[in-house]
Formats: sequence, structure tokens, C-alpha cells
Amino acid sequence: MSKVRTRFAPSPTGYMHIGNLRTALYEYLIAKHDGGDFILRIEDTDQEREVEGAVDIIYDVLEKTGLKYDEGPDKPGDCGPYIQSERLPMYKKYADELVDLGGAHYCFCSEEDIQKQRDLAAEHGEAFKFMDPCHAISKEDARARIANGEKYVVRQTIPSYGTTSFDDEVYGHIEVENSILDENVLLKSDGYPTYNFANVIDDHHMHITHVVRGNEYLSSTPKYNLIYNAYGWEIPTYVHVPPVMKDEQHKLSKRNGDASFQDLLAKGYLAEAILNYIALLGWSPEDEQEIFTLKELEERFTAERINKSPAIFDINKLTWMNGMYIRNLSVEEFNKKAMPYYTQAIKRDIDHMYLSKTIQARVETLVDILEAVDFLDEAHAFDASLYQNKKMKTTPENSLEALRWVLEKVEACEEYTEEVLHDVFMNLAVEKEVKNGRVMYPARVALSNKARTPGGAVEIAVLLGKEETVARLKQAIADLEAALA
RNA sequence: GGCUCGUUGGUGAAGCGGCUUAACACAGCGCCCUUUCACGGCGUCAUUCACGGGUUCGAAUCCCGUACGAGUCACCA
Repeated sequence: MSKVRTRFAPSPTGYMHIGNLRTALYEYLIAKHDGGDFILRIEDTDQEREVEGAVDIIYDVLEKTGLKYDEGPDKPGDCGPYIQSERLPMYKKYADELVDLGGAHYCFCSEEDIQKQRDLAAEHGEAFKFMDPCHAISKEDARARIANGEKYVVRQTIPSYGTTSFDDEVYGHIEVENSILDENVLLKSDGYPTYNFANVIDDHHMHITHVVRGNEYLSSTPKYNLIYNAYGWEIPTYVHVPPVMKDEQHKLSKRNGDASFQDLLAKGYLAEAILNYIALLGWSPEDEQEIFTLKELEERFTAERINKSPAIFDINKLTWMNGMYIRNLSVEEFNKKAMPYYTQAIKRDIDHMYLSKTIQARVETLVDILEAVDFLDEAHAFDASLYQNKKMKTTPENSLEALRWVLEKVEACEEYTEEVLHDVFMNLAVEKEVKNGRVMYPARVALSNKARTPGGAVEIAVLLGKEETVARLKQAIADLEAALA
């Protein structure tokens, strides 16, 4: 058996949507599972949709996700060029050959005429099937007209009888009657091929063994097979994957404002977590493992375990998984990833590593950091009700008392370290014969004026430093006195 | 409308004729741990697999039909 080769063939439209990325992942995994090659091919045959810089985005995403390709535009192999617009002469040559083989014909009908017929049929509520009058033109006449400079397209010729069938790795045996297949344009009048044609030509010449694509191609696959057969080429293994949905009836798409890969990164999700999550959108392993490195996925992934039905993208589960990835980072790695957010949200000079240690298990996305640390530069506005806590048995009154105890001890601290502060609070509780919470809870609130903080009283006091801690305790005492007066 | 595909809990899903009075995970809910929150731990959450028939001793699993949903029918991919 020949070496497995798959390809990721995006058209450069400016962003990487999740469904697309998942297809790339599956293609990568199918190839790597068998030690095969993963190829990147740019499908830029639609000049009107061309977006500047879009190819760079594709490179960037593949780089960030670690989906390394063996051949591509910037990594030449034996089957280049890897950008379709650079392969034009080849398509022309094969189109002419396909005409000779009887798999296609030249067509001189204008787009407008066909559209008119289509509209007419729609008005009458009839199904439209284009019956190309150009079938009647002989090859010789057609070529003479072309030589004369007449505009033309090459259109696929489809037999009006018989059926075409194929076996898909995911969907199984599929059979379609030729008579319902449309005769699509293969080579446009601008000399560019359509997807329907370029795909077949390139997949064959790039020795692609497994064609992985969205299941919207399921019903047109027979048309491609007709082309393969006309040339006498081997038909690749097909792996059609179900769509990734936003909800039961809508596909995930940028047009609906749904998140793209880049959007998710910007929202503080890690590339590894995103990749891991989308692997599970339509595929499942044999056991119950859910967290996988790319390497592990390479080992475990098989097309047979791809699900047939659409998968709904669940941001909740991604968020959970992202939290898992964040917690699995070493503190150093986390600190590094958190730094841009720290510098954005914190002006005060603090011990970043210490902050990272206390915050790492408390955020699920990097962006969560912003909200978590927003009290460090300046405490939130005073709110007496925060001191009322049933479980901690605190009230504004007894909190005021506790804060006075704390202030006294903290001011007296010679050394100001986590250990010392920890002892201060613990000893205080023992000395005053109250539960820890009676003194630590008010202190935490006094230092932040937030109900939730990353870390408890001790951690926050360490982060803030002695001077600021004392200042905030004093302020809180003053605020409480005023509120209770 | 024709054709193709799909339908297991709020979500991702396992299940491939008896081991299933349907795994696992997320979310939810409750409890424990705890100086808050989180982490972690524990428990709970589908008498039922869209619906209706059929085959079978036995069906979520096989067959037929219905409903619903999606895709496709471009000189877009």
C-alpha cells in the first residue's frame, strides 16, 4: 500500500473558522497516524473572493496549532506548485484532454442566458436542469471557434443514464443516479478551474490517498469520480466529515458572528486546548480519555470513529478544557502567558510569579486574569454589605473589631512574608478565640472590596506589600466607622 | 421540489442483537474540603434511545414508513 497522503486545501478568505480547522486536524491526524504526509494546498481559484494577507493567516494558524505540513507553498515538495493559481497551464491541458476522453465538452453559452432560464424555471416553480445545447457542437468546430477568440468554458459531460457509487469511510456506501447530476463548469472563461476540477487534478497529481472534507461534498462526489474514471485514475479514499454547528440548525460560521480560531485565541483560549476540544467534535476515542496531546491524537485517531451526525460547538466544555490546560501548565509557563495580561491590568510593582501561583487554578481563560486582578492597583469601592457573611459569622460590626486587631499586628510585623502573615492571622484567631474566617474574611474584603479574589487574605496582603496593606486596612476601618456611625 | 445525509439527556458522546432497568465528560443541582473564590473529592441528573409499524425468544442496535433537521442542485469552495 502506498504512503498515506492527505491535504488541507483552504481557500484564502481571511480567517480560519472552527470547522475548517477541525478538517485540517483530521487530515493531519489521518496522515500522521500512518506515518504519512500532510500537504497544504492553497485553493485560490476564485479571484473575486481573494483576500489580501489571507494566506499568511493560514500559515500562522497552522504554526500556532502545531499542524506541521510536509509540503506546501513555503515548503516545496515534488508536487508543486502548491498554489492553484500557479498551476493554470496544467488545468488547461487536462481540460482539453478530458474533452478528448469524452468526459467534458466546450460550452459557449453565456452565464446570463443560463441564469435567465434558471429564473424562468423558478418562476414556474419547476426544478431546473440545464440542458446544454453545446453538446451538439463538434470538438473540431468548438476548437476552431476557440482559436477564433470566442469565450468558452469547459463543462463536464455526464451520462444521462446509469448510477455512480462510492464508499465513504464515514458514511458508507452511497449511490447516486447520473441523471440528476449537473454538468458543472470545470474550467471557467477566465481560464481558472473550478473546485470541481482543480480538486481532482491536484489530488491525483499530489498523490493524495485520503480526501477529507465537509459532508456538503457528499452529493457531488459522484461527479468527481466520473472525472477520475474518465482519466483512468485511481479514486482516493473518501472521508466526509459532519459539520460543526452553532446550534441544531445553524452551522458555525463567521458570517453569523461565531468565533473563529483567532477570536478564541483573543478570548484567552490556548491553541492546544482548542485543538484538543475540536478533535472531540465528531470523533471519540475507544476509551474515556478526553485530554490528548497532539502526539496522542496521532496515535489514537482513526477515521472509522468519526461520527456521522453534526456536532454542536459547546463553548462551556471548551472553557472547562481550557482550564484544565491552564492548570497543567508549569507556573513558569503560565506566568509567561499571563504576563501580557498582567502588564495590561496592573501598574503596581508586584511579584508576578507569586501572583501566578495563586491565580493559576482560578482562571479558565487567560482573559479571566483581567477581572481577577482588577483590585490590585486600586481597591474597589467600599461596600459595607460585603462584610456581612453568614457562613463566616461576620457582620460589619465584628469586622471592624477584627480589622483593628489585624491592623495592629500587621503594623508590628518586622518581617513581611507569607509565613509571617499566615502566623499573624492564625495566632490572632487562637488568641481571640474565634474561627479563622472571623478575622481572615474581613481582612480579605478590606484589602479588595471584592466578594471573590484570587487567593485569600494572606496571599493578597503579600501581593500588596506592607505599606499598601496597612493603608487599605486603615481605609477600611475608617469606612466601616463612618458606615456604622 | 428532486437527490443525499442525519436524529441517543441542556451539550459532546459510548453503544455495532442479549453483559444496558444506556458508559464517560461538560453544564446544572446538592454535599464535603476550605480564610472568599476556585482546585480537588463525593453524590444526583434519559424506566429510555424522534415517532409508528415489522423481524426476532430478545432491538437504541436489523427492515419499512412518517416526522423533523441539514446538505446539495453556481463560471463559490
